[in-house]
Amino acid sequence: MYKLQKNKIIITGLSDFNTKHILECGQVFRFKELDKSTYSIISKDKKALVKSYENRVEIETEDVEYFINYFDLNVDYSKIKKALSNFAELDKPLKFGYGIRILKQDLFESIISFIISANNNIKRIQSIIEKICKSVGYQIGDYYAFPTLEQLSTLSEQDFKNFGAGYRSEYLYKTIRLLQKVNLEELKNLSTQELKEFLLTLFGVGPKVADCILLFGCYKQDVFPVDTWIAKVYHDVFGGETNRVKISKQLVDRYGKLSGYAQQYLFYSKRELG
DNA sequence: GCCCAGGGATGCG
DNA sequence: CGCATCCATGGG
Repeated sequence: MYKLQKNKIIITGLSDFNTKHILECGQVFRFKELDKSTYSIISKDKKALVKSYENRVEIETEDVEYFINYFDLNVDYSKIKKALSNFAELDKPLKFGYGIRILKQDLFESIISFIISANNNIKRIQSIIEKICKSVGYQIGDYYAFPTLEQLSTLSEQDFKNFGAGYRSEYLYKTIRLLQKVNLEELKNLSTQELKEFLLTLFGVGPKVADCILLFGCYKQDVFPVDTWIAKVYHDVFGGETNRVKISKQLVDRYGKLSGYAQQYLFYSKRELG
């Protein structure tokens, strides 16, 4: 539930919108907690301030339409959570991570960001991405836009190493060259499986990173990214299987179209609560 | 010093 | 196909 004012989205119904849970649940990296009640979030070349009050959240931005879509505000998450509550293993994760929403992020930004995320931790991922943005992204007021493909193409493998990307620097350099040959907007029309096959041809994109890109950058819900935390959850709840690709298939079979949502609740609560 | 982080590429059988 | 090994970097 939301209403609009000039340069402002006002959200009531806070059980379906919790800024901390949305931004800190591991799906996005370009956010900052400015104080207890204020976060900044940058997506592509756009920025928003998200302010929490007792009975509402206000999103202040120059591009209201963009952030209505970005925060998925036209989807009723109470229905999603009700459907998820049929699974006993989601009881605690749903209570803990209430107010999570899956952000509709930019595809190109998601590809680059999740290549960096591989075998890495969120603090370092944020630091590397910020350095890349600052180096070649457009400066807009007090922040830097996520670079365009053309801007990233000017960076060398050594540049990425200097930003701390380590061995992922080669993946980034090579994938950026591959992306110069395709039209990402056209690819969005492909089925989940076809899109995944394409993503797997990119350097530094394996099954898990591809699933993250599909979920966060292509709005595909029938995927289940399995990282170290989800592997731990699976071991606790189901046990047996250790092959992450097989675990992912089993969990997609279990949750179907709700897989992406279920995954995010399980990931967040496991990482925060252990 | 070790282990771990939103894993992937490579090589070997 | 499955599996082992290697890969930068910083924090605990």
